Formats: sequence, structure tokens, C-alpha cells
Amino acid sequence: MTDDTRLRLRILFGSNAMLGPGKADLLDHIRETGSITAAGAAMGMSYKRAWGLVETLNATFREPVVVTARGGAKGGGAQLTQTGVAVLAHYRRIEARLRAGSEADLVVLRGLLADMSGGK
Amino acid sequence: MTDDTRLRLRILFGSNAMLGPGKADLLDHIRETGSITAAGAAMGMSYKRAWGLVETLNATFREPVVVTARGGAKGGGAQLTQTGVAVLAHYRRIEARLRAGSEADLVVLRGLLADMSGGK
DNA sequence: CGCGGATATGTTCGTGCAAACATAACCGAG
DNA sequence: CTCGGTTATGTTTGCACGAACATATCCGCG
Repeated sequence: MTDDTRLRLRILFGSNAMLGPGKADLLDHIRETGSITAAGAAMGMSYKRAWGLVETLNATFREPVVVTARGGAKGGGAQLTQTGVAVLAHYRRIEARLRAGSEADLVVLRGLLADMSGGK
Repeated sequence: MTDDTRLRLRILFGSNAMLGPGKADLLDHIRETGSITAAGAAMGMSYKRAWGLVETLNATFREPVVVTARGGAKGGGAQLTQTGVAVLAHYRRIEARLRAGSEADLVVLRGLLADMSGGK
């Protein structure tokens, strides 16, 4: 039995701006790949969707989180700004603290679960 | 400026079962009102939707989280079981710990936000 | 024994959102 | 000056999800 109890955290700023696992993971992939296209593909989403998320992120913060370049040797690319790195780091830290601080309660909750072994 | 930075936590058990703010709030309202109808109405959702969530919750855990009664003096009603009370308590506790442990990082993140004053 | 309020369930309809398709603009390299 | 890969943006199509509407069932009470 693989213990796949996962926690998803979403931070809501005001009524429109928000930051969740999707955007955080996307930032991670952009940092790794240096490309919105590649990052989106790695997460199984279309370029359009990935770019839309980046656009939203850049509008959310005072300074851009991702900077992009068109054309050039490799066609272009994208990378995180210092702000982007900071945003991602803080989100991950909150996530980590949550994970560490919830273990005990999660154990109890898991004990109350119905065992899906053989079930639908 | 009211500081309305909110955190939404969702716990995923395996690939189908999950517990988030919606179901937790619903359990709270059921406990207060003793009725699925009233609880749903208080949250601005149809009875059908509320009942569907209760059904899902009861299927998620080994023992029912909400027990219901049909007919009778007041037409019927619903209330939390001991399991339901426990599930809700543990969820709220994880939420509280998250809130307490993330304050510092949230302050930083809020400082990086674009100020929407007068913006779109 | 009919009324009332709540649970329990089915069906239809609208719509918002994402997937898919399409196209333009950019620019270093060869 | 064309090619290739990427950013940037618009248009169309499909479909899942919820809202709304409609019924059926239950049972204490007067």
C-alpha cells in the first residue's frame, strides 16, 4: 500500500489573485527547462494554457516573475526573475512546514479512511 | 485595506477521495443546523449538491460521517457522527497549524504583490 | 389519514472553461 | 534571406459540471 496522501495548498490574495500547486510547479519547470513550451509539455498542458498562467502570475506581482525572449538562436526562451525565485521559495517553504506539521493528524485521518482495496 | 489573504487546504487520499474547505464547512453547518437542507442553503448551494457531498464523504470513510433521518416530527434531519466530529476536528487543526506556521512567509509574499488599488 | 418538512434521486438545460486548431511575429544561425 | 523553434494571440469546438426543475419516499403529529 503506497501512502499517497497528498496536500494541496492554495494561497488567495484578495479576490482575484491566487497561487496554487499548478502555478508553482509550472515555475519550477520553467526554471529547469528555460522554456514555457517545454514546461507546459512536461506538465501535460498546452502552450496556450501555460502561457496564460505565466501572464496571470506576472500580473499578480509588482515585478515580473518570468521574463521571456522571442527569436534568437534557439527560438527564444523564458526564465525566472529574482522575484520569481523568491515567490517559489516562499510557497515551497509554507508547503514544507505544512507537511511537517500535519503528519500526526494525517495519520489519524488515514486510519478513519475506508480501504479501497477491491472497491471502486 | 482589509488583509484578506486566505489559505485553502485540500487533502487528497489516494486518487479519488479528498477533503477540502467546501466539505469541511458543510460539516460545520450540518452540525450547527442539524439539517442538510439548511446547511446547503447557508452556503448558497442546492440541496442536491449538499447531499452529494455528504454521500461522497460517507463513502470516503470507513464509518459514516453524517447520519440522516427521514420523516418524523420535523420532517427529518442530519447530524454528525463521532467519526464526523473527529474528521472535522483534525482538518481544522491542520488548518490552524498551517495558518500559524505560514505567517512570516505570507508577509513577504504580500510585499511582492501588485497593489490592485485602482487597477483592473 | 392527510399534512408538512426533510431526505433521496432523476432529468433537463445552460454555460463557462479547457482542448484543439490556426496564425502571426520574432531573430540568430547557416 | 530562408529556416527553425519559441513566444504571443485569436477562433472554434467539445464537454463536463452545476443550476434548475420535477418527483418520490419517509414518518410524527394533530
